[in-house]
Amino acid sequence: MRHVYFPPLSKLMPEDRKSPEARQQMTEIERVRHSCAHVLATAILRIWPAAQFAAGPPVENGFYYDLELDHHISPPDFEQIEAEMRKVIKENQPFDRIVVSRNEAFELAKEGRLGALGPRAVPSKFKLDILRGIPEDEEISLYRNGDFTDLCAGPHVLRTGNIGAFKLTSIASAYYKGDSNNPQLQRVYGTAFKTRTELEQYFQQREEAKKRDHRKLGRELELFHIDDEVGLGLVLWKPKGAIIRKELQAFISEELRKQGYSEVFTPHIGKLALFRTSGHYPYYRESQFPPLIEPDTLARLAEEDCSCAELSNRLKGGEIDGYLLKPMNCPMHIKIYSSTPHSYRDLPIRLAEFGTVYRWEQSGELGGMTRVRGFTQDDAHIFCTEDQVATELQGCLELVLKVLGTLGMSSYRVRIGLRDTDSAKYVGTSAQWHRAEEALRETVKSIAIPCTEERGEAAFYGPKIDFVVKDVIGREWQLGTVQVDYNLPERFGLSYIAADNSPRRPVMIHRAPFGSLERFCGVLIEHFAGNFPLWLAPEQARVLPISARHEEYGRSILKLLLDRQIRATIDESSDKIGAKIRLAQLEKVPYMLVLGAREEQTGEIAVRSRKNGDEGAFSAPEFVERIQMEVKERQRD
RNA sequence: GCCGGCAUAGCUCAGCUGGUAGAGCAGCUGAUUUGUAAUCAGCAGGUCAUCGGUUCGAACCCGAUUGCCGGCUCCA
Repeated sequence: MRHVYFPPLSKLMPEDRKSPEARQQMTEIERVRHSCAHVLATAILRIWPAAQFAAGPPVENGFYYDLELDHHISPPDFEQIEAEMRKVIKENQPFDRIVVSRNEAFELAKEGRLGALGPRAVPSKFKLDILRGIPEDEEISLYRNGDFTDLCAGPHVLRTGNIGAFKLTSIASAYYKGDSNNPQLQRVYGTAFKTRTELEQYFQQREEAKKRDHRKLGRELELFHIDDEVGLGLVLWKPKGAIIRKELQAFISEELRKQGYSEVFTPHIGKLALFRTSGHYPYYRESQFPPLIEPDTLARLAEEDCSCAELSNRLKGGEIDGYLLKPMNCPMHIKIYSSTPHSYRDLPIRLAEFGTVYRWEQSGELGGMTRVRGFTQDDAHIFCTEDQVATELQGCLELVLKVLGTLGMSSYRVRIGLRDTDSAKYVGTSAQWHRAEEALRETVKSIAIPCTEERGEAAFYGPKIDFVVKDVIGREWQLGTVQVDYNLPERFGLSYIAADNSPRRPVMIHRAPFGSLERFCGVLIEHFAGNFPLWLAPEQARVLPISARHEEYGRSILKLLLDRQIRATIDESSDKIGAKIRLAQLEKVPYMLVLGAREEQTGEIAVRSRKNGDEGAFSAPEFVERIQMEVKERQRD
């Protein structure tokens, strides 16, 4: 069963935003958490009366409250705050809803009484600002518990005593209203449940989740390494990780052949001019590695005493040229397309490449394999006629679904990323965007995938359909993506000859079922908790001789497996069998082959699986056939 | 990039209010030859992230830098 979850409210289209009526439908647990945020504010004000509060909503798994305060709240403060919160809960204060006029609300805010225990010398500045943003026709309500009054649409539980169990979890910073031009506030995170048992369960689950963090498993299972000296966000795939990556690539390549793609290879760098044409440079210059300048040009500039700012300007203005580490593969594929004339009979042309691209991501955002500066996309670009767009889009979506299905990844959501019409960072005309958006909507409708439309999530050249999954900490990552593009064909002047012998503009589709191999692999490690299905497992079987006397027989079995292309090793340490099994189990090897006197005599193999333990004796051919089948069908366990 | 926290052996962590480092696992050596999640013993391993400061004396206090973690912003 597919499990659909919902996107953050902030990204949804305006028509999906919660109306005051919809807010009343907040679930019980959300009310508990929202109420707990008010209790948090009450407690903080009792300790630091000057705190200025902004917003304090319930979120998935908990709640937070943003506040401004000279004192930097840190985890050691939690104990004191929690003790005060417990008092507020014990006081069992009723939550009273008070409807006020706009004027009354403004007066209270000016007296510093909103998000406060009483009048203060300083106005409640954030509340004042929030008030200004409330539509004229909307009712303004306050909620009061004890001395604490807050501007709040509600709803709440009846009394503070209804909050069963809570805990503050972390402190972070956040820009007011999520805008980096606004002041940074302190955000105190917490969680609350109806009962203590549920709270404890939640923390237990979180502990479990941490164990499958791909950064931890990646190190323990020796899959990848990120080295300071190599550079931030640059992944080194170790031998075992490389096997997984190669198997994934082989899987995709197989599907691509079935769907009529052609594989190509293109270089990692290209002239700046190419990316000027595509629009990547200079519009996305701040998210790319700086251009590489030819040695002669550099020498000349040095003689001229050219400053960095000047250099940047001249690069931008096109006065001097250079090379760019490619941030995307599309311009290269476009050049392959345009290198020969095309007839409508040739289309669609589907060019695929595992292309490595480089992007200058902000340092604070880098981490593990999910956010990196160099990554390999399972990229492809389809050049087709307007009439073929729908069919091609459908093929792309089917490919993504096939990939996710094979790996058993069922917990994802689908979003249509639209441009933010207020932003200037997109290329192309409104008409082009409109056509592309309609094409995507139609396709999604035709295969009946539930999805949400979100503003500001488009690529700069066109809207897209993204498959978004969550990692173990609950963060969302975009994996597979399918994008329609009327813009780049225009910018590069692409054409094909139509049936009536007139030149026509092809449409481009960009798509990547994995997104990037790095990110996908990171998510996959967590999805399987390191227990990769046989076809992906770096080590598929390990031969475990019971004693040195059986090593020779063990080696003969090992040779048999290796000859059959099964990734196997033998454990010839002097450990007892229990220890060898434990080690193999911890290293998550799918099959352990225990070989002793009995097996040597009968010529059999005692099979122990990672999942089910001892499975009894098999003949060697029987076992080989079984696991070859398991690999071939890409079975999951 | 911004805010906050953290940084001790390959890994997981001890190290009281300042007196210049310790364990388990992994590694190496030897003994052991073992029947489904840990055989025993010995050895080795650290400029306590880096640099600077305070101090008679710094893993511990202060500052800067780097990296990691959690958020925010950004994300073609």
